[in-house]
Amino acid sequence: MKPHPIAVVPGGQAELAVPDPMTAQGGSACSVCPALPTCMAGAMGMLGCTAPELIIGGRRKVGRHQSLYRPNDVLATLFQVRSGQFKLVALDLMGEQRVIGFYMAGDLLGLDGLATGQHQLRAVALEDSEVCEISYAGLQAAMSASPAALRQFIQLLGHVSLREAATSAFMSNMRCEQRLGYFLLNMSSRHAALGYSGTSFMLRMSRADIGSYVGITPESVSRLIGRFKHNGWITVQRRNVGIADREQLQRLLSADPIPAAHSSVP
Amino acid sequence: MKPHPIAVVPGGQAELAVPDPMTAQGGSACSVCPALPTCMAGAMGMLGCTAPELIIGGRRKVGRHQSLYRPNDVLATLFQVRSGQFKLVALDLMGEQRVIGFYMAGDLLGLDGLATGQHQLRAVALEDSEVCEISYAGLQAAMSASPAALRQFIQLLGHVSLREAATSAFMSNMRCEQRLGYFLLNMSSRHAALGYSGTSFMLRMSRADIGSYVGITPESVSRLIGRFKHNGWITVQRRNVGIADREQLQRLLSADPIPAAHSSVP
DNA sequence: CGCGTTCTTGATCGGTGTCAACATAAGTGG
DNA sequence: CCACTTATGTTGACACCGATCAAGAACGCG
Repeated sequence: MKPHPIAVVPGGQAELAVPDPMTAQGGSACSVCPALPTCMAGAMGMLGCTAPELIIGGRRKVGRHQSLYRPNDVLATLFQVRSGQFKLVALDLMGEQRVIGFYMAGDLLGLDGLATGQHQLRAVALEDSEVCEISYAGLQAAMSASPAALRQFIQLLGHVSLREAATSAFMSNMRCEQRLGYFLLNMSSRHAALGYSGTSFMLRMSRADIGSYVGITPESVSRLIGRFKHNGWITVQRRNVGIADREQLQRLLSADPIPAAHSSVP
Repeated sequence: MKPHPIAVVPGGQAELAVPDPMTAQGGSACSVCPALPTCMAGAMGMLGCTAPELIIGGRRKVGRHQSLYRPNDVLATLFQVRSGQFKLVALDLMGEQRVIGFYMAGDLLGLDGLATGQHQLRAVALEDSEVCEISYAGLQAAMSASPAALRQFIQLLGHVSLREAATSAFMSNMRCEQRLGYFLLNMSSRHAALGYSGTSFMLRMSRADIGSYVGITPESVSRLIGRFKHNGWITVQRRNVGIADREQLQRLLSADPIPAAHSSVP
């Protein structure tokens, strides 16, 4: 996926070793967490929170197809994905379920509860997964105590907002081929960012979920995947995908879609 | 527009009288500001900021087609629209300009700078407009000093994020007819929320801007508007729109579009 | 092994983008 | 104030993408 001016990833950039509040609780240490490079809690702890154990709570396992949280659940903790994958589902105007995002290791979940203190969306595990709980009360305390922590979290929210705006603009204006290509490249780069292979990975979600996310029917997803495969751009076997010609996929995104807005640039 | 579980409006709900930091500066008082009911700065001031004048800065006039801020501008202040209207424009993957939102009196602008401290988008005035400047440094100080102010702002960001997610999901999955209907009803209710007529108002943006926003061509916008008019749902003369049959427009949004995601609800 | 779920593939049709021409308004300069 | 130019909006003809309905295939799970 080529660099995008407003496409960004959530989470901090803590690359250093972090204090390890989990070792005392019997769980495996944070230092071996695969999500460490993007762990917000770790970054927050480094930034002056005097009691990181107040922020980083326990772990929670979520089985496949189970909900991590549901609409109207009170927001007590945010969640950082430790392993596995989730989809975020919203009820649209007609009460239909629509997938609005996929989350993997290191991604932060639960921000939809910030507005009212109750979650507005549903987070569903696509496979057996595990999350770290981040006490929201503790986070608020940390933000009150440390301006650096406050800034860090505000910046994180800003990044999330920008990313949503970018995907929104993209999905509204691109044609199906481009949306699916964007999705595949996005999944690829996120896998790569976690240290896994960016050229060969497994899609944990169904074709229907993909279709709901990019705004097309499952049949079209299937057909487009078939076309990509036929063009030699990817290899596919069920949910296993291999990126065979990333350049062509990226070129696909650059084709002109719906005419852009008129530019008045004073 | 029928109530939406995750469609919300940004801004606080301060309905009470607010201290008036502007009177000392020669500008007209906040108490007569048409945007008062949704003024975040006022609400923040009420919530324990000891020095609201640190937050609420001066005013700024922006002429039609002029930019309030541009990408890479440093974020020094947020802006609350006092009069007039703005569009928010992003550069998408191909460097094309895409309209991602419209903002009118009471709406908050500049949040796209939170992520990096520099604005990522461009805010362009659709007509001669005026904004209130809200010092970001002052806002940060207020949040550090007052947990209530912190919570208020976090909630605001949460609301903005949810609204973006809602419109994103809607725009990706609905057909053109429904998107334009959504847009018109949205404009109508926002005008009404400001005390203006919700059944007769003027669109300040071009057809091209509308099309860019909802993801269709200007020709289709024109055609769809013509169809709505022919159906007796609206009256149109150039940019003047009247909502003639709101019920039919709302019904339009309830028609089933792209199939929803499969519901597994444990 | 049998059955439901998920995925693929095909035929058909409506919705929208595209290109073109034209109409009208807005802005500009004499 | 008018004539000119440009931006903006409307309308039409046509092609193509993608939804729809239907049937069949492949896998997962009991």
